Amino acid sequence: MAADRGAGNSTVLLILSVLDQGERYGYELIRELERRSEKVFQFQEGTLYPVLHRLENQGYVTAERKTGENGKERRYYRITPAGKKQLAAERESWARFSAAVNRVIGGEQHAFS
Amino acid sequence: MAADRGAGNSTVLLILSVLDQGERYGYELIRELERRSEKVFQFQEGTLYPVLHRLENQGYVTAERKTGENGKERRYYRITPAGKKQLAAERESWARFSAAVNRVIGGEQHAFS
DNA sequence: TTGACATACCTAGAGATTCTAGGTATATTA
DNA sequence: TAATATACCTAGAATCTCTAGGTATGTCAA
Repeated sequence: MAADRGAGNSTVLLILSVLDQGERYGYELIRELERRSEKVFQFQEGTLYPVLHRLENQGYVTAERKTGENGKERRYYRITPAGKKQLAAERESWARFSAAVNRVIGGEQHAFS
Repeated sequence: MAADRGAGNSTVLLILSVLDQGERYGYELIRELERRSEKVFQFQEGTLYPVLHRLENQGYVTAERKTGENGKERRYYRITPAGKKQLAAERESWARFSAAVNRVIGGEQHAFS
């Protein structure tokens, strides 16, 4: 709805938040987001991989192909300084958005760090 | 991201929330959402009107054409019982979604009514 | 009275995002 | 050896929002 880009790209917020805690590979991200959200987020691979590629093109993450401890090839993603900046912006955006929704629907109001 | 339809349709939640407090016409909804969200939501007419028509087709709202006190033709929308049910579901969905985002990004956790 | 502006509605087409539904390949386990 | 989990990928469909127009009326100032 303009003005802020709203939710919609909460996907990027979620991915960068996890990567901010350390490198991850795509498949791992999907399972970790499912676990940490208690099944609320169940990203499809067809959703996640294209987003990761886009983030790489935008310079928010870098990728490195490595063989995991189980012998399988994986692409590990790390957040870049530009990605950290973007993450801060998205956190701010989410805080504003969710507070606004809560104001409109009459829910309680909160401050996020 | 499936499992819940996530944010995305927060537009419907917002519209039904306002209509739950009384009938409104489209143009009025845009300005009221802008005001109540403190400028965070700035819906375009090209976004809002098609959504209202969809809600009408789905039976969540009814519309009635009336001439306003300023002499202009307006379409007033009212929420239906089915719309109230849908609103309750969307509130629940939003509560789950926003709590999950906050868990993942490390923000505080809240309970919504 | 004429022009500008706000009100009030509408739609077609473009753009962005996510899902569906496939595909490939390797390692483990039955 | 067959099934399953891991791990990556993409094309096309579906959905939603935005852009960018359009129409029409009422008010107010020049």
